[in-house]
Amino acid sequence: MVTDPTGRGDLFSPDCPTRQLLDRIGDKWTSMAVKVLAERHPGTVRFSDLRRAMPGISHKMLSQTLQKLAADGLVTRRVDDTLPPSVHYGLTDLGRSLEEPLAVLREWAEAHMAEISAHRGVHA
Amino acid sequence: MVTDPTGRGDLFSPDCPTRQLLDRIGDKWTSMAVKVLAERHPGTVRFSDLRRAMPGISHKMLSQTLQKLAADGLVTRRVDDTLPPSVHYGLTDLGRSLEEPLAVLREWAEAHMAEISAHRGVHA
DNA sequence: CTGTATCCTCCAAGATACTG
DNA sequence: CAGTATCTTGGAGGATACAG
Repeated sequence: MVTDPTGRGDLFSPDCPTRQLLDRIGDKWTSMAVKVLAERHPGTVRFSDLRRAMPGISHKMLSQTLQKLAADGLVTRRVDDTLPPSVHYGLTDLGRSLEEPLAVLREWAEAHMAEISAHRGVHA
Repeated sequence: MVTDPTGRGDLFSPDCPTRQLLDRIGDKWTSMAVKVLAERHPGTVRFSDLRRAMPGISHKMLSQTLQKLAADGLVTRRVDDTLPPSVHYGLTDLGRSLEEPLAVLREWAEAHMAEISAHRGVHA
């Protein structure tokens, strides 16, 4: 557990890097991309594969999402310099290590979805 | 692991309820509120306490966040009908069960923050 | 003190078109 | 096929004022 030297949990400062990181990995598309990549063999997934696997994502969003993931060292990017070019993505070790925490959250959501729906219904 | 009967992971449908739920709990303020409430005794936290504990959140956002959490059955809300009125919040059992998965994610972020910062720096 | 309603701003994200 | 650039917009979220 990290607590900063001032005595305040630094997670609660708006400009805390860890909080920003959390915002990013909590992102819908980010977590989804990590899951898709985790389910396939590293370096075998093409841009268009990802698009197909992520219904509703736009061309642009996927591009941006992958860029951020690559910039953070979570995914690898390999360009085959063919014509037309194809690009393959895969998780790094770091990226793979993120899949577990995300899975825990997904499982919680799946496990409690019904209960929550029911509760919403009651208080409609 | 839930996979729907059609053979498609239903998490990937844009209108999948579980995906919507994930979007909500991945929300910055939601996860922060759960953490704050988890760290205190149930039913002892006032609106203004939460505001102070969550730097940067606006009046409106806190109100909305708590409403959603209450609607989903994750937090309780008790109104002391005094003057001026005071309202106390606490996690339900369901809410408490969410803290663990969120903690796992926070810990991942804290553990790997340095590594990711370093990677970003390299590719500045 | 807690909460709601109104207005307003601004940016995330879609659509589209273009390049290598 | 993969990616970038431009333009546009819906809606999330802040500020403010007011009510109970």
